[in-house]
Amino acid sequence: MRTAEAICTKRGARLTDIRRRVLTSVWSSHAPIGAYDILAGLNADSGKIAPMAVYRALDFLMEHGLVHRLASLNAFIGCALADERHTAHFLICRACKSATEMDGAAVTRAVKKTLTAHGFIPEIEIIEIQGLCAHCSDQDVRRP
Amino acid sequence: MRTAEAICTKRGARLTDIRRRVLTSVWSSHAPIGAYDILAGLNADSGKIAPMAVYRALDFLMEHGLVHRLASLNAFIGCALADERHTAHFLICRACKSATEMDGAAVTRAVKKTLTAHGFIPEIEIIEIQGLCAHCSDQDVRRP
DNA sequence: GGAGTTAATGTTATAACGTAACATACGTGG
DNA sequence: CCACGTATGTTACGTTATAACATTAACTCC
Ligand SMILES: [Zn+2]
Ligand SMILES: [Zn+2]
Ligand SMILES: [Zn+2]
Ligand SMILES: [Zn+2]
Repeated sequence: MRTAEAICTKRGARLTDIRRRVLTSVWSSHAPIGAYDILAGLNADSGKIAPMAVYRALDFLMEHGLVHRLASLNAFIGCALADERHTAHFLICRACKSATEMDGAAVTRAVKKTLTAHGFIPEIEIIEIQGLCAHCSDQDVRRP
Repeated sequence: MRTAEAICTKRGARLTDIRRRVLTSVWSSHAPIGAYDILAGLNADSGKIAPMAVYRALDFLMEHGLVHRLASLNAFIGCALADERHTAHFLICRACKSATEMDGAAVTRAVKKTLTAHGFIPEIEIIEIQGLCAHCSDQDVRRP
């Protein structure tokens, strides 16, 4: 959170009230959280924020790498490595709903290699592996 | 298309009329196509098919590997390698909207390696690389 | 400080994507 | 024919996301 402020001031970006509240909401959820759940959280206390406001805040936060979007879940999650430029790769546990950002260097290298074979110029890498995390696979968790 | 029939009969699955029409619709689009666009296509000629019918057909086709879903686009695309068991990795061009299924063996290997470090048991791999295809990157296509 | 400018938010409405629940039809084998 | 499992029809709703335009807040330059 302090990190977020630091990043924003460093870049001359404004971490306004609503953006801060959305970011807090994202971090306060242990699992990835949907935009409308964020919205509900914000409106629980006070008033009547519209979906647009949340989506705009999320766009801002994503631009600055403070939040990632999980395409396969339509959900958002905070990024702990926000000041480094990096592509996010996620391990998503279907049992405990956790989403862990993994070190994607090796994978990115493999992807790059395959891409050059195709002459493809990458801009956005969406890599989301769903399965069972180490903790849950020790439990009695069967396939759905 | 003949392949699809072959696969289905081999497995005792019924490639019914609506499923066949959805599959045809998917293949007749050069780019990934949304469920509601499929629906519109089907209803253009004749009648009044409901969204449910399309989604059910798509579920069937995905179960049998005839179609893949692109999570980042909320869209569907036909699979040319339907009878082999494989995880699909896609290269999605933002200019021409093409989505090419790439050989994911090397990438899968890299992913597996990283996963074991985390003790994570994978079940579904979603890998979608967005960027510019070889053809479009030769053109005058700038960043959006 | 006030006019001009840009950035951010408010507001309303609607588009786009997806599913629950229950009724009906259809095929297949006894 | 009849019972069973599978597929489809139908209605209604839930969820996710954006368009378009009005308003307010901040910043800048003189
Ligand atoms: Zn990150
Ligand atoms: Zn878990
Ligand atoms: Zn495929
Ligand atoms: Zn292209």
